[in-house]
Amino acid sequence: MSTVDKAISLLDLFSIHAPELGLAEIARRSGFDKATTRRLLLSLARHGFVEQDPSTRHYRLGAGLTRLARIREARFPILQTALPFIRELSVATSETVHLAEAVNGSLLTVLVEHPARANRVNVDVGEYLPLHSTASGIAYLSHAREEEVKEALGRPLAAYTSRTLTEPAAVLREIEAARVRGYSVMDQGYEDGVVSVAAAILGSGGSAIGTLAVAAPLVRTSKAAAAERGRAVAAAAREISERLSGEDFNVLKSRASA
Amino acid sequence: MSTVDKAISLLDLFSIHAPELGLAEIARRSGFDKATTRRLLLSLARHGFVEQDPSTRHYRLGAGLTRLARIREARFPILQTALPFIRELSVATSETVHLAEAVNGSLLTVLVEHPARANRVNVDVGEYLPLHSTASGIAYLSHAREEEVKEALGRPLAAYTSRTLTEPAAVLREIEAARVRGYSVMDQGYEDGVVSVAAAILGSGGSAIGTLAVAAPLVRTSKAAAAERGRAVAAAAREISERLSGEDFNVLKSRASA
DNA sequence: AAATAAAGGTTCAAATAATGAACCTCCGGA
DNA sequence: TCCGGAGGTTCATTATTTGAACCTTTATTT
Repeated sequence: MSTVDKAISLLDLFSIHAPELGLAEIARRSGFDKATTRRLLLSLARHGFVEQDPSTRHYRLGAGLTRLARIREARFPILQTALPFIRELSVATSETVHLAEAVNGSLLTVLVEHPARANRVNVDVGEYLPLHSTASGIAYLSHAREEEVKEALGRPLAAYTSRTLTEPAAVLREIEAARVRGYSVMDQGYEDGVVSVAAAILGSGGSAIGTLAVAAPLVRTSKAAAAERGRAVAAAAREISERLSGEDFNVLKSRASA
Repeated sequence: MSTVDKAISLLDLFSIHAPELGLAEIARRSGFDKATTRRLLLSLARHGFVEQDPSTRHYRLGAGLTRLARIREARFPILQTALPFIRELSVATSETVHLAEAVNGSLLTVLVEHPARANRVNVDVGEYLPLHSTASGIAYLSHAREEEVKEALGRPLAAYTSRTLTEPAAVLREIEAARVRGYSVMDQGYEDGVVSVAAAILGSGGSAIGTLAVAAPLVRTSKAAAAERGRAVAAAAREISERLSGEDFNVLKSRASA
């Protein structure tokens, strides 16, 4: 593990639920020596990736990240493009809508819109989504390069619930079904009592660069409701893909095989 | 310079104007060896801080940054809080409005709203603002800790235009005037033909954590127009400060001296 | 179609930077 | 006042980083 990896892995300790951490805690969680941890934090702080609260001396993520994220957004405006659609979907379905981006063959939740109701599915920004057991993952794989699919299904597939598909062949059938249908459906594959639908957002190369998903409690999800959400999410994903690339969705899809 | 610093400094090579760079170019600009540069980029890519375009092989900033930036935003919602005010100010003034955050005693532009007119001031997201020669910088220093002011004015002050104040005493007078007035005014101190007004956003500790500014061409900036923008920007900054900390602005201000 | 140039990528002995046990100080309970 | 735990620092030991030289691919020129 390189020093750089160690430094960045410290950033991964921060989350929505643990936004501020002390030196001792960071050292404990990372497993690095206190001196090492501090030196890494100082490097990160020098670039605004973390900042230290002057009174508590705890560390938190810094504004330098915001700066870089916005530079990325300026060229790759996934968030801005998707935001109105996410809002609209959330209002139309009254369910949780979330956007994930592909990073290194993983899916990363970058934006979540929760409906204003008590019984809803909660998804956290910053969460990684397993590819084989979430609607988002299946939608992603249905438009990923062949070798990415192989790699994702090549390793042991964790069973999150009793319904999680852990057989590569079964997952492949879901992927194929999603490709034909235009959206994926995951019935309690990641969490009991949660049914999600998702569709892939395609980049100019024709393969998936992210996914859009609607997650709802089982009790509100009839077959018909799932199908309706599926169509809505697919339509939104198509529109987002076209706005991002400036090209027709069918042209994008055809490019993947080339 | 630690390895971590080197890796992060690579990220700083990317900007709005150079969002994608090849390996050779990154090596050239950073001054690191090609092999070193590549190893660092691989580490960054492993965490989604950069990604490589499969076709051009060029590197660009990655979605992992977005993830961390959003985790920060969840705890420190400066952007979300400020966004509506920035929009409103931009519409009301028909001029460029920008938000900067304090990072390591520097000011970093994190959000810009440009008006829809031909002759306007352009500010780039990701730009660092000098403290002694911009309205934002003066506004920031007018609510910074004494030692920060000393450090900012202790080094040689660059003259960006013939009107830039390069005498610490003169800058201090501006800082004092801004503190009394509630906003700062910078008449062509950073760029000829540009007049800006700015106000500080205060954190719960009572000192400035960022600034809000309106930048306009000289030709549209009468004394009266500047004063009006100044009052507007000060009112917005006050409101943003109160929403962020949940405390009264005067209470916040008084806390600084404590 | 051969030649050239420039980019991306890889290797391994030499050089340099990272490591962590031990130490210090400060703070809030008991 | 003593204690435990926090943040922070030091420096000989240790492990990682470095870069010149090399290969491969791709685009451009002759």
